[in-house]
Amino acid sequence: MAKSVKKRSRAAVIPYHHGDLRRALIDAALALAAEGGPSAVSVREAARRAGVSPGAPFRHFDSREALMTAVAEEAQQRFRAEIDAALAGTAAEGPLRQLKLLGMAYLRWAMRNPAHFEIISTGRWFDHDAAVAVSRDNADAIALSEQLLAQAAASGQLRPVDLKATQIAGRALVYGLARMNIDRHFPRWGVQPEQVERIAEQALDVFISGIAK
Amino acid sequence: MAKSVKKRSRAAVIPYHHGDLRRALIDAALALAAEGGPSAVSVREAARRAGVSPGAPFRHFDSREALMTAVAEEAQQRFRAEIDAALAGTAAEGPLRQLKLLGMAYLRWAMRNPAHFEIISTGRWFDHDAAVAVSRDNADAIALSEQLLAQAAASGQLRPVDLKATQIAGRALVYGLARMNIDRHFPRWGVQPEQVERIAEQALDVFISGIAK
DNA sequence: TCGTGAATGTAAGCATCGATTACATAATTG
DNA sequence: CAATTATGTAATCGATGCTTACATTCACGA
Repeated sequence: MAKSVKKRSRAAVIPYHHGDLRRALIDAALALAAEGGPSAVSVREAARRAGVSPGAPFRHFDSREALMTAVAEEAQQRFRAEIDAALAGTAAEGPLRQLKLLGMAYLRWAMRNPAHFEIISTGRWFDHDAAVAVSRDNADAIALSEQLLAQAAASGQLRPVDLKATQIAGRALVYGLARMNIDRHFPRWGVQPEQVERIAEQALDVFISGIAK
Repeated sequence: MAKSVKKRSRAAVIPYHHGDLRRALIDAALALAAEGGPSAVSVREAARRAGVSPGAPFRHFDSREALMTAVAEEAQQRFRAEIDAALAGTAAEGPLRQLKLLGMAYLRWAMRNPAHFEIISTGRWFDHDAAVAVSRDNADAIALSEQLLAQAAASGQLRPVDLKATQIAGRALVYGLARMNIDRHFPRWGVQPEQVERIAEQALDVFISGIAK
């Protein structure tokens, strides 16, 4: 019983079975994406990093896209956790302040995890229909922003604006900033990396003060 | 003299030399991108469409990236032409109106040529340093928006805003809308294709009226 | 006019990648 | 302990980017 365990734990004996190859492949893919962008993720390289043959991953993922789908779900979970944490217990601060906190948490994560954000936000890298959690979390975030905007309007904190158009504009602003970061618009435009988050915050302030009464 | 010409024009005689393979490859690549996105562009398929061997393109482009760079320059030229046309002779309409016209022309082209817009806007698909025209046109557009914003401020049409932050917010808004279209956020969110441009215009209006006095 | 060098194409082949198939080994379970 | 299932390897396929060696055509000057 303990014998077989001892045998494998002995020095550099590589067990035929990996243990948790699925998890290792997702982690390797996340690392590859972080290093060279989503396109740098290859099944073979992930297998290489997990110390396994090129065909092994296909026992756990039917295709490269299936691996990316799992990666997207993992990334989306981390993304959502950060946003939830930022908004926890802030209800008393008012909807406009919460809207800004939501935007800042969103941007903060997107700026610091550009490749992972790109994977979940584009849908080009994974099967959107298969990754139900991604869609759900996204819908939740959108619904939350709608709610906060409606609250702000109901409590008379907004100038007379079209709520729907305003919500889309806000989403587009935040998404645009995240995308500009991914697409290297900021360095090309002379913005230092450490300034990016601050500049994004200022842009968000411009928008919010533009709709606030 | 005319003999050789006649010989080749006769029926289905394929000349050894293409005539303008470079041009044909760029056109094929543009078509491939439009059909399946930038990642659908392959050197071999472009060669296939031009009726030429897989190695031939490398006489004109050192790499796939070099082909994409030429594609980007072509696309950027079309993009800029559309914007210039939209702004021609509109100086009398005032800076804020021109700002909106600029944004709408930008969005219009981006929405109708998503793949080509993605190529020029991301820099992941081509060598940004080699495509000087792309950088220059982009810088011009940015400079123009700065100018218009400064004019609006100087003539007292703006609320008291941070001009730099406002300009970045405006860019991010427009870029975000274009990107949401590319990344299929709109259909996923139940927005009909024919409504996209109208919704984008409304979002732009929200922003501009938010900064206007 | 011609012939020679440059330009431009073909053919064949390399490495990498995603993916499949047949087979081998370990883990689990009755 | 035996048999079934899960999970790995090995070998292979077709597509791709890219290179090299060779073939053909074009353009220009003697």
